Amino acid sequence: MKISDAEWRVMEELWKNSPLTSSEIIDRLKDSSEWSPKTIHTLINRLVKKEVLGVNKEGRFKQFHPLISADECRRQETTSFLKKIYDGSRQMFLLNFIKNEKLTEKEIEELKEILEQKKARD
Amino acid sequence: MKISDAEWRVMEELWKNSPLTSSEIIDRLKDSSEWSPKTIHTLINRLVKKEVLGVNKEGRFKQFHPLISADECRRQETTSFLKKIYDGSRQMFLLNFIKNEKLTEKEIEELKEILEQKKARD
DNA sequence: ATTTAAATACTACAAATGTAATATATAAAT
DNA sequence: ATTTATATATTACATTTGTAGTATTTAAAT
Repeated sequence: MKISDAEWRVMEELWKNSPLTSSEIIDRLKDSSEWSPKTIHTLINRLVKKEVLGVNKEGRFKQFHPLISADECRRQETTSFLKKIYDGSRQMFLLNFIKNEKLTEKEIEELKEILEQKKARD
Repeated sequence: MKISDAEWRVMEELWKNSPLTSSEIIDRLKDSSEWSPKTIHTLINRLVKKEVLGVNKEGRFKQFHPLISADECRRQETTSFLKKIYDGSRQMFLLNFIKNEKLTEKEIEELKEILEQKKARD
């Protein structure tokens, strides 16, 4: 199920820290967003309907928690992004990405290091 | 301006080959899509309205051509993707991506090569 | 017990998107 | 010149998304 841009912001708070009540979520989004609490409620409800958030009635309050891990979601988004933009070609994407990115020497070394490890492992 | 998923498919044909008339576009999308010609017309018109496609009346037919390069669009999409999914962190994204992708030894070597060149150049 | 404040539920509405149908203009064929 | 086929224009309609408002329930305070 697709998570919209606005909904993603809500998920991020819950991936950072969960479970949370709606008030807590609203609180954490106060600085980084301009949304009215009502808007955030709507987003939360949609996420519940989409079954990416679970609910627990803890006392009189509802608490929400992710039903999908951030990693899993990122993987899915990355896949559909690649399919749309690079026709699924990871290779082409990587070439383009790296070509366009400004990377420091240190970052480059780190990446090479990771690639090395990867080669060793698989 | 945002290019939707469906619209992107149309753009791809025109990036591959342009200018094209609507019939030509429809033709090229016949195999890879289930869209009615009407649907494709709608997409083309929306892209013109969004000013990412230009029109030329060549005789009695309209011909369409991209007003933005594929590269430029990919860059923009990549940026907003990264902002949404990885909070704009290219580094985090690359690490994750490389970790998750299955890469052949050859691909790994190629990537290292590219990183090398990059280091040399900048 | 009543008021009040917060939580939850329900409803709203415009823009974007996916997916087309209908109507009109115009060129090609007869 | 009239018919026909194709191109173009206009309109349609459900779903998703962004962005809330209103109504109701319920717990806390008095």
